[in-house]
Amino acid sequence: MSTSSDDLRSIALTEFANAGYAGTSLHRIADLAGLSKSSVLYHFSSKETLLEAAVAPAIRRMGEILDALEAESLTPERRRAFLVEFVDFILQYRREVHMFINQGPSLVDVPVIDRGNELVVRLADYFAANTTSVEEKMRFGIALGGAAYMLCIQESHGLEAAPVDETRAALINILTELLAPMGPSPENRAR
Amino acid sequence: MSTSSDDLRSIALTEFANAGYAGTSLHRIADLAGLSKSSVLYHFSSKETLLEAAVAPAIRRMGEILDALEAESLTPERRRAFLVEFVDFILQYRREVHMFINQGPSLVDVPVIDRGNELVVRLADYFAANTTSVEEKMRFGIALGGAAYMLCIQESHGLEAAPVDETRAALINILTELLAPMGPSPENRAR
DNA sequence: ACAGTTCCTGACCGATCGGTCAGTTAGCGT
DNA sequence: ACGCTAACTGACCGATCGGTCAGGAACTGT
Repeated sequence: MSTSSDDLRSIALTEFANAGYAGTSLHRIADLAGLSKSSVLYHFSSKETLLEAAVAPAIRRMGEILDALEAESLTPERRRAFLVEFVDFILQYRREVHMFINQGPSLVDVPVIDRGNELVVRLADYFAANTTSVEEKMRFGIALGGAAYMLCIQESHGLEAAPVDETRAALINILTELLAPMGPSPENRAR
Repeated sequence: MSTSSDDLRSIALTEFANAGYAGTSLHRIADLAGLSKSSVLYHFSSKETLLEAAVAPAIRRMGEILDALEAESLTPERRRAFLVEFVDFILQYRREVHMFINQGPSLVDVPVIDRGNELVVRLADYFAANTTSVEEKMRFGIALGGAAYMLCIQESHGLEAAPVDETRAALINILTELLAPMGPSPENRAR
C-alpha cells in the first residue's frame, strides 16, 4: 500500500511540532519526503488535511482516556490508572503533544485542533471540579503540563535521551507524588 | 518620548507568543497598533529587530539570574533564592517565556533567540551537574517547565486567573517541594 | 496490445509575505 | 516665515505561500 502517505504524515508531524504549522511550508515537507509539492497535495488535498491526518490518532486516544476517566468516580486506583495512561500517552504521541502545547491556542478554527482543545478544557474542568485550592489546581497543571513539556524539549533541544523505561518510571513517580494530596477527602491537604 | 515604539513592542510580543513569530504578519501588528505596516518598519527596521526588542529585557534578566546562581555554591539558601527569582521572572515575563517555550528551538539563527537558548542550555547543564539520577533531572525539568507552561496556558486558554499573590505563593510551594530532594548530599533522595 | 488506475510532476495562479522608497504631515527651534 | 527633523503613509518590489491543472510514467487486469 502507499507508504508515501504515512511518510508524509510523519514528516509533517515532526516539522509542524518543531517549526510550527505556519512556519512549515508544503515545499519543505515535500523536499524532506523526496517528492514534489504537487505530490503532497495529491495525497492530502490541503495543508490543513495533512495536519488533521497527522494529529487525529493522538486526539482519538486522548478522547478515550478522558472517557474512561469521566466514566468512573475518582478513586485512588482510578487516579493512578489515569496517570499511567497519561504518561504512556505523552510518551507515545510526543510530537502531537508538542504541537498541541505550542500551537493549540493559535490554531483555532482548524476543526481537528478545536476538538483537541476541547479535550484540554474537558481535562482542566474535570480536575477543577475535583480540586479545592488554587495550589491544588496549579499542582495539577504543573504535573501534566510539565511532564508533557519535559519530553518535548528533551528531543527538541536534542538533550541526552534517557532510556524509555527509566523515563516512564520516573514520570509516573513524580506525577504520583505531585498529585498525591488530591482526593475526595478535603482535609488531607495540609500545609 | 515615542510611546508608539513601546506599544509596538508590547503588541508584537503578545502576538508572537500567541500566534507564533512566523504566524504573525507585520500588517497585523500594524493594524492592532492603529498604524500602517510602513510605520512599524520605521520604528523597527525589520521584523527580526522587533522580535529582538521584544524579548531582550527578559533575556537580560534571565542572564542575571543565571550569573547569580553560578557565582555561589548551591546551598539550600541559594537554591531557594534562585527558586523565588525564577518564579518572579516567569510571572513578570510571561509572554516572553511563552514565546521561548514554544518557539525557542524553531527560531534558531535569530541572534537574540540563540542567546536565550544558550541560557536554557546553561540552566540545564548546571542542574545536570548537580543532579545524579534520571528522575532527579526530570523532576527539575517538570518543575521549571511545568511552572512556566502553567502560566502560559492559563492566559492563553483564557482560564480563570487566580490572584497573583496566591499564584506566586503556590508556585513557590510546589517548586520547593519538587526540588527539595535535590542537594549536595547524595543519600537524601530515598525512594 | 489496450484501457484504467495510481502516483507523481512542472507550469502556473492569486494572495500575502517582509522590505524599500519617495513623499506628506506636524511640531519645534530660530 | 523658515528649515529641520520625527512620525507616518501608500505605492511598489521580489519572493514565497497554498492550491489548481493538464499531463507523463509505471503498473495493473483483460
